[in-house]
Amino acid sequence: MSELAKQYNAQEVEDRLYRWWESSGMFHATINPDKTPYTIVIPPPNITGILHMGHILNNTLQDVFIRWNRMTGREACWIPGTDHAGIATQHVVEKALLKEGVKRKELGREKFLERVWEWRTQYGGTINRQLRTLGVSCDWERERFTMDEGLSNAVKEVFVRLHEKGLVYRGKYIVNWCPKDHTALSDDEVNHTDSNGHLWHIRYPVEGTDEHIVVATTRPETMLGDTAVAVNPKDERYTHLIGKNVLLPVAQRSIPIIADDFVDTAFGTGAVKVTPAHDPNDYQMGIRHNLQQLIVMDTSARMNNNVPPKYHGMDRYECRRELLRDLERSGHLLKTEDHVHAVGHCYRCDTVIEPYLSDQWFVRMKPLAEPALKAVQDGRIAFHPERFTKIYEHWMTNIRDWCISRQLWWGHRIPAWYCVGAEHSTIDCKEPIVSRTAPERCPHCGSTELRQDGDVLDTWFSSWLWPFSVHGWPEETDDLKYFYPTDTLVTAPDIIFFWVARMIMAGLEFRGEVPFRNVYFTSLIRDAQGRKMSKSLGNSPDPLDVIATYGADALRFTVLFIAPVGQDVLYENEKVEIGRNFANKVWNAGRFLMMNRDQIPAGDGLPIAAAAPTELADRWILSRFNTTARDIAAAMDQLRVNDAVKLIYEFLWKDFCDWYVEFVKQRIQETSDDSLKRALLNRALSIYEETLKLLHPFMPFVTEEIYQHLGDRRNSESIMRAAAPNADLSLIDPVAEREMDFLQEVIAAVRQIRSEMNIPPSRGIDFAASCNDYDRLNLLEQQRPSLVKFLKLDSMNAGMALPKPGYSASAVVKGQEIFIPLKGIIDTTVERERLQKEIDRLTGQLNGVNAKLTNEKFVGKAPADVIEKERSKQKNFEETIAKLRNNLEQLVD
RNA sequence: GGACGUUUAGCUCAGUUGGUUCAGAGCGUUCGCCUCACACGCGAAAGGUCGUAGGUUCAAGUCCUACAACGUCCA
Repeated sequence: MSELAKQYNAQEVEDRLYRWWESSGMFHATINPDKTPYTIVIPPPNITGILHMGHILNNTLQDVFIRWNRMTGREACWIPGTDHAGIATQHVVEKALLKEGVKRKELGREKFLERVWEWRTQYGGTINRQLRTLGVSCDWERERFTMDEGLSNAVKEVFVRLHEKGLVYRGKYIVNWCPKDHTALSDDEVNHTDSNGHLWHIRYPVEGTDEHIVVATTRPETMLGDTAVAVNPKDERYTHLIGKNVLLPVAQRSIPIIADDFVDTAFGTGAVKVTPAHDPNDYQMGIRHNLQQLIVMDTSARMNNNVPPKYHGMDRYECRRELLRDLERSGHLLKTEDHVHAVGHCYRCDTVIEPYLSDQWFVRMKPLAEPALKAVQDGRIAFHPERFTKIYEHWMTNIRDWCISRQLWWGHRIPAWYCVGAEHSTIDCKEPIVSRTAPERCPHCGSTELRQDGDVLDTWFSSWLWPFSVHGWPEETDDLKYFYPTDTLVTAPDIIFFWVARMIMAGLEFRGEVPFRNVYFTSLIRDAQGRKMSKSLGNSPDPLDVIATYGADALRFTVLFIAPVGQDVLYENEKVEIGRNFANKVWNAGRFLMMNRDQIPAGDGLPIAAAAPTELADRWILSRFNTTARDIAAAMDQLRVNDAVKLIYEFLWKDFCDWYVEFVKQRIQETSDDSLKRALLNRALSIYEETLKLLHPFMPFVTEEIYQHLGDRRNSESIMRAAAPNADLSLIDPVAEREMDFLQEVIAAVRQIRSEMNIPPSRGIDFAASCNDYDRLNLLEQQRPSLVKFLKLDSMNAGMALPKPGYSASAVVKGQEIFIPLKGIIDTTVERERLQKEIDRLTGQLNGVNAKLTNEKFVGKAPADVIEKERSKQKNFEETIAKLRNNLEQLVD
């Protein structure tokens, strides 16, 4: 074994190990009928993305699940990939081209798409390269991209099938339109934020009368597209006006006053303007009353030719200002109120969304949602934390149709064609021709003049197929049969509707099976002040920097350690010290044990575990280890990763290092028998090695590095392919744990005395124990060498009912009195305070117990075992207090 | 406006089916230690009427109701 550094150096280790793992195929899964598969599909990051802290948490969790299941005997397959991210990618490439002075439209569709593909080849793998530094064990040989040929086929197939079932349709509807990106968005892609606006009251003169009707609006510019004014039929203020017309100011058009239940009499004036082409509610009203749909803006939200010439070409806000001025001048603007209202913004560019009437493709969601809702309600899919089930249910029961067409170039082209053969066209020729392959002629008129729909599909229309499209669906591939459905989906809760819900629908619709069994919703990472991380705030640390500073293991471990289930994480770089320090602790424990083992001259060692250990420390650590192994397995079973991490941390640091290694130290110093030493160290090392296996999914690098040093791994065995320890429940030993508890308490009591009496650690002390229990006495005698070492004792005297030595500090542990004679050192004031404090504490406890036991209702109603416990507590408290009092009284200055 | 979540030590959080010496951990703070694995360490200590007000119960951090503050989603 080569000399190990005093401090663990992640930088020196991580890249090297990752290259070894990847190049030796350690991440690759193969179809193995003897094993149960365990599959995760990665939430494919955007090709435009770079790694941020959210990815770190998300992918660490996935890697933990994958590594854990790989080590517990499953054929674990984690499929990585990327998402083509329609709008984002198109933007990025457009921007890059503009720097060269090239405009997208001038370049043309085909040339532009070539450039996007080039860009993708060059930059699209950034995140996946960065992810490797985190140590993720993705099966890179199975990497996919949502625009790959296979995945494109899946998209086409789905579109055609849904169209055949009548679930995909095309029509002119009001959609959310982004005037900057020039595309429609789905309802989920709109963020509503409250903003301070105004409510303008505008007077519309009623024709043929002297009356006016006043409407209130937050978007006055749309009045140029008004085709009615509506009031509630029950509203007596306006009944006499229903059926009359008003003269729309400025536009000078005559429009009717209609009655509709939808109008809220309490809002504004109780009369509303109706703009069917620019508002979703007005659109519905327009359908009910057969109103004209007058579009007054173009796709950039500039006013078009349907408005008076003065406003042609004006931006919507410029028009608003100008219009309000004109209305004011003409006396039609009655008043202006401050008004807070929710305004929709584009989720990509934050531009204010304009409701816009246009031809789009939609998916009818209700029939898909019903089985998907059921799958979660009946438990075939479990959400973690469970409360997301409610959010899901609410959305699924109020689901609306999904607008899937996007006016972009980059994406899956809609597989629909239109007949443009003018002379042959029939009525049916107006219907789009939906087809897996380009049709040669119009099925109605036979024309060969066909034009493909210019739009592409929403990126999520490919993402929702991801769990099976990655395996080559619609082909019935072997991978598909073996690895589908997947097991656990790890994702952020903000895409529960975008992605999770839709994947469930697609899985059930196209595979007849749920796409995954568990959904783990991750926490949101915030900064130390609880703010969201964002580029503009500059509070988003670069994970690559963090990894370079602290190591990937440290970051992984820390993020898991501080991420409670279902709650936000407050992150700051300094916290990564938790993980770094722990990695170093692990490293040094191994370093110490190996250094000692290697100092022993070679020889025939005793077999490590030839016989069941009889020493307390050994029985105890095996008990603790197997308890920990059991509890970690249970935690992982329930996806409670945070619990698992804390269990391993606690075991390794406290039980193993603080206590067990200290016992080992004492024991190897005690003996000069090399073979005994070797046996001791080998046992310690074998427990240590098993512990490394438990830790490996969380800290893959440091565990692998030590694992390689631990033994002769000449077959290039990796810890990541080792079997996770199976808890041996027969080694869980409550007697050993109770005995060790007692010893630890004795040691703690003496250490406390040392500390409070300011006795330097280097100074030896005497120790006396006056027992009232032979077992405890025997235990102390048995452990005499350990006590001497742990407490730096000059002498130790233990016996039944010993008299208290003079000038002693004292303590009572489990009824046994402990004395530390401190003639000339003892500060009786400090000791008095110490004893009094303990007496007060116990008296408080005793009072509580007494109150219970003298309460007839408690004694009458509580279960017998609870009462029995209280009685024995009472007895113990009383006895201990008596001893403490006695010691206090005997204390002489 | 509706739904959900959170509220426990200075900070960040555990605390499962009500009852174990139950009021805990990590960080921070204070004190003592460079003890022959680790100062990224070791030992010790201080610090909380468990958001507020009621209720159920022999017994409430834990269950119920109302309220408050903060947060998230939906409208």
